[in-house]
Amino acid sequence: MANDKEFVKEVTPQAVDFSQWYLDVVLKAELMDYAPVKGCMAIRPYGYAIWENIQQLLGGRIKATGHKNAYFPLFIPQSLLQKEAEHVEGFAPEVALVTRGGGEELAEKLVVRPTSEAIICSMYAKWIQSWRDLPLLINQWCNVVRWEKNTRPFLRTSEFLWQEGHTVHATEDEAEAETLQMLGVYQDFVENELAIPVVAGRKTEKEKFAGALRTYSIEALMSDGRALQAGTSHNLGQHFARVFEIQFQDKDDELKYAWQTSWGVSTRLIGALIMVHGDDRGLKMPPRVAPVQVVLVPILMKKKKEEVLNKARELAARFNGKLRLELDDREGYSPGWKFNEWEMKGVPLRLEIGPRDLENGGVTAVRRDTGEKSFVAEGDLMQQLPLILQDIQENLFEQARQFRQENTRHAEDFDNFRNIISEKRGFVLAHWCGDAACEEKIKEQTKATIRCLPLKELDGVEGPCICCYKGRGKKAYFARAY
RNA sequence: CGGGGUGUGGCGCAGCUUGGUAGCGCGCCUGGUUUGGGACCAGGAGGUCGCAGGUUCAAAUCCUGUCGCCCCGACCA
Repeated sequence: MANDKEFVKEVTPQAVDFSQWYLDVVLKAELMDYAPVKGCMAIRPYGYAIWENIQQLLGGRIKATGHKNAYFPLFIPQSLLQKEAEHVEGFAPEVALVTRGGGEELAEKLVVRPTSEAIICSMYAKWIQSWRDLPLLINQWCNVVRWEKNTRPFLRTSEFLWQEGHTVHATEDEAEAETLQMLGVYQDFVENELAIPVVAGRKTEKEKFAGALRTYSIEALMSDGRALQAGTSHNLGQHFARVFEIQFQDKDDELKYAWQTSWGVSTRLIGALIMVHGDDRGLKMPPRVAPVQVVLVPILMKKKKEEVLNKARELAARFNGKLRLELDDREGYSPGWKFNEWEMKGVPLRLEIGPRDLENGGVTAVRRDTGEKSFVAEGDLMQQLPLILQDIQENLFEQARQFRQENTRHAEDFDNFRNIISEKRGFVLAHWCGDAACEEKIKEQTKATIRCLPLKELDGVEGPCICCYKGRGKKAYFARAY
C-alpha cells in the first residue's frame, strides 16, 4: 500500500538498522526527548507512565517481601564513597563531582550518587546496634548519575531512574537468601509483567558489582540478538559493614559485622521492553504495563456522527477505573492516522466504533500483536476485553520465549562459538573453566562476554573449556551485550 | 578517549562549489469540505542560518577559532 510505505518511512526498518529503528521509535512514540545535557533525557508522559506502572507492579512485590521505602541524599561526601576500595575504583571514572555551592568552594567535595551504598551504609551504622534491629529491609526509588561516554536513550544515560534495595542481615546465609529472593522477584516481575523471558544466574568475578561478594543478574535477549542485563542483585558480604562499621551485638553477646545486600532495576527496563517486543510499526506494549491498554477510536462520518460519538463516550465511561482505556475523539485526524499513531505507541488493543458497528451492536477489535480483527458485541465487552488483553500478554511472552529459544545455541568448540556469535548472535552456551584469562580472551576475540552462570543447572555436566580446552567447567551463557 | 556525521522557522531538509540579505516538505493557526488504514482546498503565523572573530561595499555561503549534539568503537545499570 502506498500509504503504508509513506508511514513506514518515518521509522527505519529493524532489518536496515536496528539501532536507528530504536531511536526512531523512542522519539516518535514520545517516550522521551533529548535534553540539552549530553546523555540526559526528558522522559515524556507516555514513557513515564510505563515507569509508573513498573513502580507500582514491582513496588508491590518489594513491599510484599517486607521492604519499606525510604529516601537518602543525592549528595555523598567524597570521603564516604572512597571508603570501600573496590567500590571507589569501580565508580571513580564515572562520578560527577560538586565542588562549589553557595558561591564558595566546598570544604569537602560532594559526589552525585552513582549508587547509594556509601551514603546508606553511613546511616545504617547509626541505626543498627542489636540483632533486634535486623534484618533491616529498605528500598528507595531515585535518580542516579554516572558520567557515561557512550549514551543511548533508556539503555545508558548519564542520569537514570531506578530502584535500589539495601538490606542488612545477621548472617551470611540470610544475606544470600535475600539476594536470591530478590533476584527471583525480578525474574517474576520481568517475565509476568513485562513479558520478557530472562535467564537468572551469577556474574563472574570480572562482571560483578564493584564492592560485592557475589553478583547475580537476570539477562534478557533483545530481538537483534544482543543480550541486556535487566536487573542485578548483590550479596555485599561484610565488605561495606567493615569499612562503615555496621556492627550489632548478637544473641551470644558478641559484637559482629553485619551482612548486606543491594539490588536494583532501572529505566533500562523500558529499553528492554522496546527492543524485545517492538516491530517495524513501532512499540508493542504488554498490557500489564501499557500506559494505554485499549484505545477507542470513533469513526465519525457525517451521518450518525452524534450517535457514534455518544456511544463511544458511554463505552469509555463504562470502563473508567476498570481498564486503562482512552477515547480518541480528536477531530481533524482521520481514523487511519489515529490507527497508525496508536500502533506506533504500542497500544495492545484498538476498538473501532462506526456507523456499521452501531448497527451491529458492538465494536471492531484489532490486536496490536497479531493484527487480528474481530467483532465484539457490546454486551460481551466487559467480559471479553480483559480476556483478550490477557491473551495478548501471554502471546507476547510466548513470542519472546520462542525467539530466545531459537537463538540460544550450544557451542562445543571455539570456531563454532565464534561463528555463532558473529553470524547469528543470540545466547551461546559453552563450557568455561572459570579462568578469567579465558573469559578475557573470548571477549577480545569475539566481543562476547559471559552474561551469567545459570542458576538452573543446564545439563549440569562439566566439559572442557571452550577457550583453553584444558580446564573443565559447567556451561555459561555468552552473548554480545548492550 | 579514538573514528565518523551534523548544526538554517517546531521537525526533516535545500541553498554554500560560483558571496547580493532565505526557500521547500511536514507540522502549527483560521475557515470550509471530509473521515472504516497517516484526507483536501483556501488563507495565515513563524528563522538576526550553533557561537565568536576575520575578509568584503555586502557573509547562511569564504577564512580562523570555538561549542553543542548524534552515531560507531574501547570502559559501564
